[in-house]
Amino acid sequence: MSQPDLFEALSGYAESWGLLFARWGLPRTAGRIWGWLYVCEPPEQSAQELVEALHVSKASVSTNTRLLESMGLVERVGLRGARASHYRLKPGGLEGMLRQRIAGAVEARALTEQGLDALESEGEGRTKRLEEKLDFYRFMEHELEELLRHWQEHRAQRKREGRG
Amino acid sequence: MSQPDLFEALSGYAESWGLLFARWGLPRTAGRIWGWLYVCEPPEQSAQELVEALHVSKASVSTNTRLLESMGLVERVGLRGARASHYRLKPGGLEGMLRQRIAGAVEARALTEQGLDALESEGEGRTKRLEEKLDFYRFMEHELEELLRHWQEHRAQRKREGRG
DNA sequence: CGTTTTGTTCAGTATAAATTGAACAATTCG
DNA sequence: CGAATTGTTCAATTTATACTGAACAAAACG
Repeated sequence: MSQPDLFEALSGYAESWGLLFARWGLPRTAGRIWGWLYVCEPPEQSAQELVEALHVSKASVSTNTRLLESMGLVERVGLRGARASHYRLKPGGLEGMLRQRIAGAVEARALTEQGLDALESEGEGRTKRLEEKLDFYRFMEHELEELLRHWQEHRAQRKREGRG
Repeated sequence: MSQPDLFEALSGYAESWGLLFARWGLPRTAGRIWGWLYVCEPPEQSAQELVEALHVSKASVSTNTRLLESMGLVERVGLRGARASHYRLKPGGLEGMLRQRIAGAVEARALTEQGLDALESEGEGRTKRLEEKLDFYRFMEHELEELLRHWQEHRAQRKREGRG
C-alpha cells in the first residue's frame, strides 16, 4: 500500500471513530483525535499536527484534547527540543472509561433511591417496581467493580507475558 | 404526605430521569416517560395520560414511546375496555440495555479490527497500540456476556425466593 | 355509515451543541 | 527586549436534534 493510500485509510479510521463518538453522544472531533492517536506516527502529536491531519480548527483541538484529558483517555507530554506540548494516548485510559461506567451506575442507583424516598410508604406496586430497578443497579455496581478487578488482573498477566 | 405533594415529588422524579437521559445523550422526554412509568398508578398509562402527567405534546409521546419500545425498555399493552393502547415497563428491560452495551463493545472491537487491517504489516508501534485496544474490547465483550449470565442467575434466584 | 378517539407523520420552530475565526495571554526563542 | 509560536477563550455561525402543532390515516364506537 502506498503512503498516500495509507494516510487515506488511517484518516478514514479516525473519521469512523468520530462518527461512533457522535452516536455515543460525544463530540465528533474528540472521537477523531482519539482514533487518530492510535494510528499516527509518531504517537505523540502536537496540536498543530492534529489540525493538519484532521482538518479541524485549533480551537476545536484545544477544546477536545482537554475533554479527552478530563476523560482520562489522553495525556499531554513535553518532548525535548519541541516547543509545543504534545498529546498521546494515556496508558490505562480505557480503564478510566470503565470507572466512569461504574459512576453512572452509582448515579442511577442514587436517583432510584430518591424515588423510593419520595414514595415513603405509599403504593405497594410502585415500590416494587422501583425496588427491582434498584436491585439491578446495585447488581451492576458490584459486578462492574468485579469486572474492573478482573481487567487489572488480566493486564498484569499480559505484562508478565511480555505482551503488555 | 398529601396527594398534590406526592404527585409533585413523583413528577420531579420523572424530570430527574429526563435530565439524566439528556446527559447520557438520549432524548429528555424519553427519560421522563421511563422515569414516570416506575412511579405512576396504574402502571399502564395511555398516551393521553402521559401527555397530561408530563406536559409534553402527544407527538413527542408518540416518538419517544416508540424509541423506548425499540430500546426494549417499554412495551405496549391492550387493556380491556380501553380504546387506547397503554404503555408500561417491559419486564427485563434493563437486561436489554445490558445487551446493547455488549453490542457497543462488539462495534468498537470491529472498528479496531478495521484499523489493524488498514495498517496491514506497516508500523510496529501503531499495531501495538491498536492491539491493546482490541484486547480491551475483546475482554469487555466476554466479561459483559458473563455479567449478563450472572444477572440472569440472580434474577432466577430472587424469583425462587418470591421477591421477583 | 358518520362521528369520535387515537396514533403517526411532517413541516416548522425552538433549543442545544459543536465548530470556527479572531482576539487575547503566555511562553519561547534569538 | 522584540518577534514568533503556542494555547485558551469568546462571540458568532453552523449544524444537529428535540419538540410542537396541525394535518392526516386508522380504528372504535354508536
